[in-house]
Amino acid sequence: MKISSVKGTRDFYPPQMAVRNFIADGWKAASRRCGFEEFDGPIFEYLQMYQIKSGDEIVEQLFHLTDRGGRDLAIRPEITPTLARMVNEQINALPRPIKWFSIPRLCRAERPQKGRLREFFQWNIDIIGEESTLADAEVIFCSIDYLRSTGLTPKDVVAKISSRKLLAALLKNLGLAEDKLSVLYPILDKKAKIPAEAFTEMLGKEISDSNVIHTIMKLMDLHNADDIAGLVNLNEDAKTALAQLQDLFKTLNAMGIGEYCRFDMSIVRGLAYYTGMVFEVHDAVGDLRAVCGGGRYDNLLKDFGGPAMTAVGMGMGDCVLEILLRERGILKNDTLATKTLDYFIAVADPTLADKAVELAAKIRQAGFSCEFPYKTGALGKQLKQASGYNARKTIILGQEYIQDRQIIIKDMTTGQQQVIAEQSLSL
RNA sequence: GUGGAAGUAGCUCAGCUGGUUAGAGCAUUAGAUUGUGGUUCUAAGGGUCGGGGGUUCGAAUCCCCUCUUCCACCCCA
Repeated sequence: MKISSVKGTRDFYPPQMAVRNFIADGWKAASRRCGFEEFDGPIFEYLQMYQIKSGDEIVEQLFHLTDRGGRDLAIRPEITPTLARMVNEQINALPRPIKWFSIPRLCRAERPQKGRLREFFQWNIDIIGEESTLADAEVIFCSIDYLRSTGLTPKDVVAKISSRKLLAALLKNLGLAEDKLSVLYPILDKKAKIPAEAFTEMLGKEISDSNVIHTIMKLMDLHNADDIAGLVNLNEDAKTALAQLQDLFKTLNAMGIGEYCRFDMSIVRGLAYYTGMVFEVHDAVGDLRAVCGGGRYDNLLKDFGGPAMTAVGMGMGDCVLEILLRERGILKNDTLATKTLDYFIAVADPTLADKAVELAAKIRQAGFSCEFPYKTGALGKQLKQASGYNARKTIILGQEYIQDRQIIIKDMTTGQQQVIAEQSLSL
């Protein structure tokens, strides 16, 4: 009986695995450049861990299971709770700030669609225990630093940055109650994602004063922080938040990524737990969903039974990123080698087949990659095989070896070849 | 969870309003090529036409169900 793959999952054949590695290697390199340490946790946790922070809705999208001891478990849909758990467990021993990254494999039982599957990889970076905006800047920088390293320019991607703290202060100044804010965030988050009428309608259900709605609409369109004062009076909280944002942009400019960054009040993030800076990186031309998103969250460790400690983090999934990299021509089909060799050994005389095996083993022992043909057919065919394997050099064993113990070394890029004594092969 | 479109060789697809043994290109393997690769030429293998049921003398083609994929919603940790 033939069994197919599960809905929303991917098989990574060597060419796809090469793409996945290309992405993950870039993530790791950027993380390390910016001083993050790698961590990982188990692929499943207690179901309860994911119920703490969120309601039943999220639990419905969990792959959950019961083990033989009757424990309710869930495959991780994100790694942040695991991070919080792990950090809490050793909070007193860990030097601060804690700068960790991870590339977890995650599962969510959602309806698969463009840029979203049921199993995927997500690069996470977090800085825990650092209050200054330098930490916010570092997280944004690292995200952009990666994207920039792939060849994406400010014309391709833009980091839209705002502040929950600023937004909260402004909304309160418009006369909205504190407990109304958490209802408004998910709605405001949709500003750019749904039609204008639908957005106004949703707002109208929560806010009766049409003047307030009008002001909020204008506010959400702001891309220049200086214009805020023209719309809403700035109270102390708003001034503080604004100053922090300006501080952040100053740092981002000093870091040389100012061109990638833009203030954008419409960035809210749907999640309740953000408390400060929020940002998303978007495809500048297309209409893909966000490439990555993140922000500052102050209460997460506490929610998981730890001390109150501020943190700032970012998550970037592999699906949307891959689509973007393909659209920009950075990733093309079959351009990534699935196999490369330092040496391939070709055998021009069948009696030397054993010698090829022996030599290959020696070359491998010296730390180089090497293969030999399992069937010693025509030399042309063996060279074809060497090409297919992306061998840098091919060693040809033939008459020269039988007569004088000499081998031919052919450079597969230039096609040039030289005859040398076997002993002088430098390994 | 809702709506729309599509599933034919490993991949991209053709196959007319139902009519012999379902095709092409690419890929794979073999040969041209028993001492020189990435090009070329020749040949071969590879299909229960996504699966199940129905209509019919006859179904890849028409109808129903189901699975999967893509797109738009919902949601987004």
